[in-house]
Amino acid sequence: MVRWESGSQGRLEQAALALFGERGFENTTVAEIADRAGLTERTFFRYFADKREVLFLGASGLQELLVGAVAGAPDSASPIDAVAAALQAAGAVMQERREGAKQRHSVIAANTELRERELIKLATLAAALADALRRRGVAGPAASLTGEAAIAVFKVAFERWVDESNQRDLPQLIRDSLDELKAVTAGR
Amino acid sequence: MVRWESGSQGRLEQAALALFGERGFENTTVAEIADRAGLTERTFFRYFADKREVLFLGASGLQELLVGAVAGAPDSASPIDAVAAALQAAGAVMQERREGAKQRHSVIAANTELRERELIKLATLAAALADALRRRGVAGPAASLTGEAAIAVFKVAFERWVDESNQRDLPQLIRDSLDELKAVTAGR
DNA sequence: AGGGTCGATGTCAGTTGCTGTCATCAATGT
DNA sequence: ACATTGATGACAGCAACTGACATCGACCCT
Repeated sequence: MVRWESGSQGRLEQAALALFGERGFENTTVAEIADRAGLTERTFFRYFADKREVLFLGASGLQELLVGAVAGAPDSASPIDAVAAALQAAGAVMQERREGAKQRHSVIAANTELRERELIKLATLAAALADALRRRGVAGPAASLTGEAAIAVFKVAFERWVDESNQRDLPQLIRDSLDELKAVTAGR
Repeated sequence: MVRWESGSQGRLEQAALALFGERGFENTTVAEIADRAGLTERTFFRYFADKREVLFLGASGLQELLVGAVAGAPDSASPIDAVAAALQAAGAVMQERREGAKQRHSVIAANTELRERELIKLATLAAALADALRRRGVAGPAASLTGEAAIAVFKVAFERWVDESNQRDLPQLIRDSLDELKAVTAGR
């Protein structure tokens, strides 16, 4: 018999998600989250740097997926095609965890602090994409702009995905949004 | 004779900027800021919603400038041209307050919490630009993407402006960055 | 088997950001 | 003079977060 149940981090994540959904982020105390997980407030902060971070456990995995897809794109692919392929891969993954993604997004959308945290995660993704492009020989500014453009496309597509009672799936919405960005920057 | 010196908000802003520059954001206490301004911690929070907000006093003015420029662009201008004109106007203003802008940026760049706050301000700007475009009859998704693209261009140009010991001024860098975005999205 | 080390957790005290509430006091109007 | 108002001070309190140290089961070594 073990002294502690295993999977403390996962239990904290589940408890937080449930409580945030019930009472909202601001009306939930870290001590309450820890209680529901059978742990202590102090232990929560050993797993998560702060109260918000508990909602972003999957962020690093998503980043690796995107960066890997850019690195793995054929040498002949243009920068925009390489990130487009990466977005497709990420979109397909999220299309699976559909319910979880929407629940998480509704919690985040309801609170400004959480939106801040999401934005810096996305900015970090943009920087990681730009780095991956530079490793493919893309010049600095072009790499940065392509990374930012990719995140912009993803944001808009994701928003449409959760808003519209969707006929289209996320990868399709990503393709459509990228096409719109191309049209718009072309001056149409 | 007055009981209180006037301009409390401005004095708090100056005190905060100075202290953040000396010891950094995290090593500065709100009570210390208030002390230097000859006020109380409680009064600080009457002027600013939180400790970070003191660095973003000018944000609303910038937003009005951008939105006004989009609204004032000729009817014949395409969405991308309208936001390009707005960015030019904003860039010209910042080119004036050059020293202050760089000092402020170096404080923000040194701290993650402050970068979060900056990102949400920029996201709000993007949304405001998108709204202004919709008022010009631009379709929803195209408006959102144009707003996001504009902010991406501004971010990249601004970063170059503060990094490079600049031969080019900010409006020029904005033009260059926009051109690069157009090239990149065109698949080059 | 017994003892020692290690890693995850608990306990506790303290700092700081932030808020609610009420008191104070100068300026202003009547 | 007197009431009103608006900016500020004073104070108490909560919750997020941190540092330091204690605890205890699991595992290893002999």
